[in-house]
Amino acid sequence: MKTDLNDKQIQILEVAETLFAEKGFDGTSIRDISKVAKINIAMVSYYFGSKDLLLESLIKHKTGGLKEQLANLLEENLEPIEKINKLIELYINRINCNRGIYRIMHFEITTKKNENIHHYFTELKKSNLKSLEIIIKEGQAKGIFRKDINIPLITPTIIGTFFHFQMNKDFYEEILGLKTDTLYNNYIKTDLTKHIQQTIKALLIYEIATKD
Amino acid sequence: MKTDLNDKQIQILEVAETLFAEKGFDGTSIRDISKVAKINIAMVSYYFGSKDLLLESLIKHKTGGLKEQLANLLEENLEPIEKINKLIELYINRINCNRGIYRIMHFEITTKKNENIHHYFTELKKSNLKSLEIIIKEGQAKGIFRKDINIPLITPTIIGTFFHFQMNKDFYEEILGLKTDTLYNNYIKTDLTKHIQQTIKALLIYEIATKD
DNA sequence: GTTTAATTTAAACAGTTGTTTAATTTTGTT
DNA sequence: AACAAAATTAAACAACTGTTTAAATTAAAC
Repeated sequence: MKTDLNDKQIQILEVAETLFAEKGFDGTSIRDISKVAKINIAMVSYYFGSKDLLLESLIKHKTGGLKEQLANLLEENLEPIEKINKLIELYINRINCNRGIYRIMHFEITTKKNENIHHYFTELKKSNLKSLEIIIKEGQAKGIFRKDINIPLITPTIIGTFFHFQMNKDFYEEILGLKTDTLYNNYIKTDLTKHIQQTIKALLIYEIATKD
Repeated sequence: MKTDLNDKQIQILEVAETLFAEKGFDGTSIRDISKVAKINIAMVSYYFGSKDLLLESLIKHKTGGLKEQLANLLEENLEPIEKINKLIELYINRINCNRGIYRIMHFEITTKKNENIHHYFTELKKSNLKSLEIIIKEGQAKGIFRKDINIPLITPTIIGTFFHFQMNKDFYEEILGLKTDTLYNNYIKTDLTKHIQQTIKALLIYEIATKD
């Protein structure tokens, strides 16, 4: 969409991402960012206009390309369940790589009343949901997936599970004995990803006897 | 644990909860709280010591009794799967009733480095996990649940799903057509709760064929 | 080399922040 | 009524907030 960001701007965004993730948007001052990025405090206003617009730029920069990635996935020649698995991997990888910014996004978006960002996100979520819908309906047409799936609730289970794990990183590091970053990231790539994939698969495929 | 809170203190906590949920901890000033609660700004320090200690009091006040509630559930004469369903309802009800404070908790706890709160939470989570473990092992002993369940990842799926839904309240209100608060809360009580219960049930009961 | 534009700087700005102070009012006890 | 303790107040505090300004420096264009 917008790639008119020079090296300096990207460098600032990177520092901002780290600090926002660490201390929150309101908990991070422009002076904090300036100090770490080794720039003058006026540069943020100079390049982005304001702190709010800096967040806006950061979000757009970090979510850019997601729509296209999903579109490509839809075109791949894979079984529906494989597409779901790939979609889960894609989400996890996205969120995991963009350390913390997704957490900020989810939190700030609900508290701040920035119409711009709010609208941008609604459209992004709608687009993502539509992609998921296409895959699931494909699986239903092939007779693989159950017909009575509440599609909009699939995403909360995928992303929510991963988020809750990330939000409680310290806790899970402790009880699962993931002492190094490598161990932690490996656990996400293997066990956690598998857990989410199995969860969604069970939900999509197996008949569930509903009581009364 | 600590019930030495007078009416005034509870009133302040209630206002703080609302505002923290609305604008975040850092986004809410003591003056904001004072204005809404119609008290002098010095009263917060007078009653709680500091803004940080106010948050601490709020969290302890709001999470109090959860441990006991879970302990009671364990003692009930129910089938394991029914206990799981009740546990899910209990979590959803807890989080849903204490509007917003759980969101603050999750977010602030990861950003703020308050040793006190951090330790309090770790113990709470460990206790909750132990309760869940007991129920699941009960179900496994009865031959109802699968043996290869990654128990620590069950909670992220339960709470994470609900959280993600709550965090994106506006979005789901729109796409699901939940125009009033009543409709929204009803959806949580029925569809969303059922979705989570079905998800966990599928995960606990059905055999999943693993590829390669 | 001169001129124009882009970048970077230090300083100041007007508000806001959490917290403390010391004086005042209210409440409870005798 | 007299006293002590608790509650409440307005004011001040130093530090920090996002943003702007106008001058200084660097880079680009000619």
